[in-house]
Amino acid sequence: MLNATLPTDTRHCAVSALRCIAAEAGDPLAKLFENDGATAHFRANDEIFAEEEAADAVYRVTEGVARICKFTEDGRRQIGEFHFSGDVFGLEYGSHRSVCAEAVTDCRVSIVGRAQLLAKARRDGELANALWRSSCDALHRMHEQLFLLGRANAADRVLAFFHMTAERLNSRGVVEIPMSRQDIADHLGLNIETVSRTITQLRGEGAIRLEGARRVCLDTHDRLYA
Amino acid sequence: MLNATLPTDTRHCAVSALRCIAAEAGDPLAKLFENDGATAHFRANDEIFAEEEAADAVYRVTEGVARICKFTEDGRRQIGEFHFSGDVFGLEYGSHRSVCAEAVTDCRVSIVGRAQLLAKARRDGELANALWRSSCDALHRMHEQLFLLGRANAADRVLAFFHMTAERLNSRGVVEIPMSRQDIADHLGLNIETVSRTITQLRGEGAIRLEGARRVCLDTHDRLYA
DNA sequence: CGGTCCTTTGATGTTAGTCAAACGCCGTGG
DNA sequence: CCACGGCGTTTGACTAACATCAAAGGACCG
Repeated sequence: MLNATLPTDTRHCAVSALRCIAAEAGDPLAKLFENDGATAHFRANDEIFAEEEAADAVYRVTEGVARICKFTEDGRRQIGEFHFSGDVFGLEYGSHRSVCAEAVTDCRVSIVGRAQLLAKARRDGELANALWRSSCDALHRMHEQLFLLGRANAADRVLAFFHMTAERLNSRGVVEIPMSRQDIADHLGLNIETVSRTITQLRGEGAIRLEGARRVCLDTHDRLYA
Repeated sequence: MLNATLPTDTRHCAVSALRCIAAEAGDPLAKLFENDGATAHFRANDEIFAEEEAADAVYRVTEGVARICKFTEDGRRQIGEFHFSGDVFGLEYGSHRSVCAEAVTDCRVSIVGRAQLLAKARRDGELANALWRSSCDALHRMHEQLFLLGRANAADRVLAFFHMTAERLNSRGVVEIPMSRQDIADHLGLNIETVSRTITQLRGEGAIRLEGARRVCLDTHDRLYA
């Protein structure tokens, strides 16, 4: 669904709509992006920004999914996080990118200048607060992620990933997973074969059901996943 | 050294002194803690705050080292990050703690109320900015950490850990590691035996030298570690 | 000197990684 | 319509890395 060509009008999917309501209710970050942001489109797997390049812009996902990653010279990849509709990403304290960003699905993002954002934040306490909140949320998710990578086995990682994705997409029950097995593997610190095998195993245990490779039915309140 | 009983006067070690200079130069967070903060002491391994409890205070390490961790009910622990002199920690967006904090060494912390800090940040753009910077730094380190846990083998993790610790303690060359093997293991997603064995192996390869279990000499510019 | 705690080492087990190939879905073109 | 090729996913056989279980050093303190 998100992989399909984007609609040409400005309607949003259910999740985006929820975020927009929040924005109308006064989220200054959302407002800033909607008023001053330039819109850009990226096709699936396009690079949004690269590691080491100047970090002079900040992004907000309008539609689709983006990933933040780091590479080694031998091609290994770690996906630090995925960003969904309404998420702000690409704001760094340093002047150059320490990570790169890519489109997971076709997606649409809103872009504002970093200097502009920071200058506004310095004058506007509410905006700075929202900025800080966004980092805080990310930090919170990172702690969960660290826990997964450090202490959980493959089954727990995959199951937790499905549940977290369901939550972030506001779709409890049945989730349309927007990312490939390779993306999941690189996010969970596993390899693609292990992810696939683990999904098969979870299916055998009845923890999940599949409707095609990308559509997962979750057995809610099943087992701990954090 | 940091494990020894704390001096009773107000002198700081070299690292703290550097941080203090930064503070005098105008770090509003440091100033706030120095002016309005209440001082508290914790003995090594004391709990500073627990998971789930109300997150109504924010902390800044004055001396010593603290760790942020999460537990499973079966006792497994993941240390998300260590905090050194000058680091602010314990600021959460939600009202309750999603992690717990403990003292690694005997340490001294400065404490301010969360509500007070946030109220000030809302009025003071510079303070909000500093707050955001602190989260940003943490986020940056978390990305490195995620990469380590997801994609690096035991040797790379341990070596990277030593180098990062050296950097954060401002001691290139010889580092006094303040934490136990168990702490290192729980931070790197390894077990204690693997950490010990890996250190032995690195010593054999000449990547590090040991002067006692806690003092490590690093072969600077040796191998990639991030 | 004996105890405790932390660290190291050894032997063995388990999990996930690697290498290789087959499957399934889909779009293209004969 | 069906054969072909490409791509993402799954499965299989085997290997490597780390975990687990167990015990022996080694430093520190009473």
